[in-house]
Amino acid sequence: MSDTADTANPLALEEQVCFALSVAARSVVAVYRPLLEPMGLTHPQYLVMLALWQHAPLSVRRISELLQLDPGTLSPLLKRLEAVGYLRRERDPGDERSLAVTLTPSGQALRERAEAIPPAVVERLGLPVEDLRDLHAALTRVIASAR
Amino acid sequence: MSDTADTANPLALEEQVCFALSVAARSVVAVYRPLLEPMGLTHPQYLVMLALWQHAPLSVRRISELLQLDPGTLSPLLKRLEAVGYLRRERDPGDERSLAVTLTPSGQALRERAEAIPPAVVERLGLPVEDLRDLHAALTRVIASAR
DNA sequence: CACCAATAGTTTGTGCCCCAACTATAGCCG
DNA sequence: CGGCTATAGTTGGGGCACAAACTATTGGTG
Repeated sequence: MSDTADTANPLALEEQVCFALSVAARSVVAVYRPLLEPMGLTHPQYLVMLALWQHAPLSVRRISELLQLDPGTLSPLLKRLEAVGYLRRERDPGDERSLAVTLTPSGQALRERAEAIPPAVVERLGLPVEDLRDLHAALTRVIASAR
Repeated sequence: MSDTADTANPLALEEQVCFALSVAARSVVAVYRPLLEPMGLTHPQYLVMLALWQHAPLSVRRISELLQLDPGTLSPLLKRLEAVGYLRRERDPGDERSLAVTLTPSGQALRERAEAIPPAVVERLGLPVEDLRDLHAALTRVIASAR
């Protein structure tokens, strides 16, 4: 069985958009990793913090919609963020089924340090900002098409 | 604490390329899921099979380079693919440290069914093929920049 | 009021992902 | 030859992702 690489091969690894998407996502998250690590955050946790800095208080349901993540994924993740003291999880008095996730002062304060992250990532990637904007628009179209 | 959404907010969720990248990757993998499930494959397993259909035999090291995945991730994944009978893992006689991963007849045969996958995904996404090609090119640039 | 369906979170199981520590083989070099 | 270092793969730990089963509250509707 010799190497069957072929420019017209529809199963060629190099041509798979989904492969490129997966690798790109993991690669870019890897760029964030050393920047987030000193703040004690993983990338998914950072996304939750972004959502909270923008919209707190939020229910698990609402975070799940904003980040398009399963509540079953968020539940333990939020507990870890509570354990390190960045947020609080309390039942909503108006609806005891729902959780009101709010920021602690410590979580609130973290926002200032986080402001250094996006420019550091852009700088580290070294890509023209307008390329990134185009990419963002293309990804948004893909996300809309995939649902 | 009111909603602080702001079009000039550099920490706004909507503006994060990395967020879009993560969501897009998960969304597109979700499109593959029902197509791969009847073949008994997850998306990462499918990528390994693509690599093997194209280049078998391969060492773990080589698969790791092709897919940009950690050997520690691949090791159990390959064992699962061996368990379902799609591949074999044997030590390379020429270098006993190395593993020669080869396809079984069953794994080889799976390729034909897999040929239906890419067109089905493209059809399901409903995006112009040239948009996908542009996206692929943009992602390739991002991957190169991130390393 | 009592039941019943819907909704919000949690838990469990399987698999992926990275990292760090470990084992084993290989290759080099005195 | 004997030991050193490099390389290939495995293992274990922490965390993410999704699906399915489960608990608890809520809001009808008879």
